[in-house]
Amino acid sequence: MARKQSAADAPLRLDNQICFAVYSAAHAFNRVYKPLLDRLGLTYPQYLVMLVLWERDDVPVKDIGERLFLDSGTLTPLLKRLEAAHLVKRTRSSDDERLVLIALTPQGHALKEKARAVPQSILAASDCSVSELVTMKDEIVALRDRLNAVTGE
Amino acid sequence: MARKQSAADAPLRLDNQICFAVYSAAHAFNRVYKPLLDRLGLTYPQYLVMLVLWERDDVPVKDIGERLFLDSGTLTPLLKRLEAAHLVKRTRSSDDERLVLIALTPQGHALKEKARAVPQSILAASDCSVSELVTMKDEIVALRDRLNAVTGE
DNA sequence: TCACATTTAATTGTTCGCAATTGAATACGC
DNA sequence: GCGTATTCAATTGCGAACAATTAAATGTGA
Repeated sequence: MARKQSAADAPLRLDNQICFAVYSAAHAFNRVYKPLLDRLGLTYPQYLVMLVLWERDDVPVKDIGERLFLDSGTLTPLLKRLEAAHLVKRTRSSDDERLVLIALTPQGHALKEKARAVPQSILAASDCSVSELVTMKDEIVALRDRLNAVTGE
Repeated sequence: MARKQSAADAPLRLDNQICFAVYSAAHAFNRVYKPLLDRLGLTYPQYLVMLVLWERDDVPVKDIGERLFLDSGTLTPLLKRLEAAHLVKRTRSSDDERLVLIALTPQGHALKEKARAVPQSILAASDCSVSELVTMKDEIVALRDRLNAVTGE
């Protein structure tokens, strides 16, 4: 019984787990982003929120949450920190008082220009062609969506 | 100038970011794992630590950290919780008193049998062939390692 | 040998991430 | 129109994740 590791254990080996690959890759990205985002005064999740708002602002918290798969327990304090940093303004909708609309401040809009340098630095760190990255991204998104389908979106 | 979105903004669009694909996939995995791991009384990072220990225990905290890319700030409290759950024992090495060796308790060893059901449930949720998953995993690991090389391992 | 650097865990403080609950506003069903 | 259900954000509590610091043990060089 040659046991490089018992064959029955293969499914439990760390190096065979795609989830660990994804989990550790996410952390690796975070570490690359950290120094770049420090210059913008943002954390990575805050950067994601800003990406959403740079596409379209004056949107309810819920919309941001659906886009990023985050809930109000995460977003409420994060958005308060962005407000404290004068990057966004939070106002109750007059149409529907349940909604809190998130709008960019002038500083929030302006930060977009400084942020343009970030994606190219990440691309360089990836040490990979754009087309390869696009292919991988699409595969990962497809996997993510299949996983989300199981847990009920 | 048809602007589906200004072309200059493409690098900043959320849907073009591979890092967000990875980030959101990691969360999606977490949500699938949650109910499975609840039955084992583990969180996902705790499960990763147990995977490492099921391969080989009686190892220092540092070894676990290198395997999972986590530091003592994360692992120390996590391991204390595993100890409180009677799954591991933490003892100072007599050879080198700086080291804290992590060993499985009998309950910790026994939990491995209950854990064998987990990977197949994940595979089912992935709705994907094993070979496709292996290919994706290898690509993601390669990307992760290139990113880690940039930040100095 | 003895000063000094390195290694290792632990600690502290800040920020996510999420489950569960709360409370207010709105929608709906009859 | 009125009671009930639903929607939405905020809150609370717990467990990561990591930077920065601390403290103890070990290794190294002169």
